[in-house]
Amino acid sequence: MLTINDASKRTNLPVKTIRYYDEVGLVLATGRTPAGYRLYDDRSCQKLGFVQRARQFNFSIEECRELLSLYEDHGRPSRDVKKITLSKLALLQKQLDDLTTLTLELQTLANQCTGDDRPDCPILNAFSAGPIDAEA
Amino acid sequence: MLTINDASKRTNLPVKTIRYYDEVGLVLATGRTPAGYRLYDDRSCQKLGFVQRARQFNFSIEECRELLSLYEDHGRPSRDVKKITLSKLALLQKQLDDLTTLTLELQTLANQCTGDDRPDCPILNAFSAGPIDAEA
DNA sequence: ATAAAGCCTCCAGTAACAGGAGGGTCAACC
DNA sequence: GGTTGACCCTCCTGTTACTGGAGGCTTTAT
Repeated sequence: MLTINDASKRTNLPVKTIRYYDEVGLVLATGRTPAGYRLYDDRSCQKLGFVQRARQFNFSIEECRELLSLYEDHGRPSRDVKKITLSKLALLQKQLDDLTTLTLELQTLANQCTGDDRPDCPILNAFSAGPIDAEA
Repeated sequence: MLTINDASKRTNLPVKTIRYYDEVGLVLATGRTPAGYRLYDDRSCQKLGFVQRARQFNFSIEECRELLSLYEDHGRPSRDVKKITLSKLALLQKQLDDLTTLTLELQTLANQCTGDDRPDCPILNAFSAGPIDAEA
């Protein structure tokens, strides 16, 4: 059995985060010492690692909870997991598109800006005027 | 002079948001009626629009505050604005890279997943095992 | 014996609002 | 003149996923 600190080292998750996951019931501590210290076993650490990677994939805590239950129940069809993943993927794609547009527009503005001592600035002008035409 | 509702309609910002901007001192109401109703003039609406567009570019409230002060001070060199914009651009670029990687990895996993009744699922396997090799 | 490190719980704060309660105000209509 | 409905106000809470800190045990090492 590992202390929370050991579990932290093994998973590279901050102690605070592990405690938080316990608190919200996402990954419960395996047990407690008589003094009340949290204890974690291999299985718990595995789950912590699972959550960590899912979080890196932008899955929310609630989505992690769902995935974890699928993960734990080995009888569940992979269809369920794929469905969640695909809907998540669609969201990511949207974010990606938005961010790309944003970056392009801002880049266009930065290029147009002389960046010298003069007060005139296309960036501020664009902000005060309206949507940007990235063709220039 | 416009009521907050009129300003909302003109800028397409929610009333709640305009009130919030007033509260945090980002865009103050021009004045108040004897009854305490917020009033906005053209200039305020212009600033609201400015903030709205800057926010669409992922500038935080504090960054908006900074941009707004540059915007208001017509003597400030465009160098300042460009500097802020370029650093923002670098952040966006990083976000974009991360998101792209994320999407590719998840897409790879979804493709590998049969999505049928069998419990075996490459997505869950990947989550529980570690980083994904997108070559497969 | 004591000091350092580690653990606990509880509280506050983060970003940028959204939702709602409770209550005042204003214009129109009968 | 009263009433309805739309609009306005402030204040409080909740959101997400933690992070930081206070105050106070427990364990380990010297």
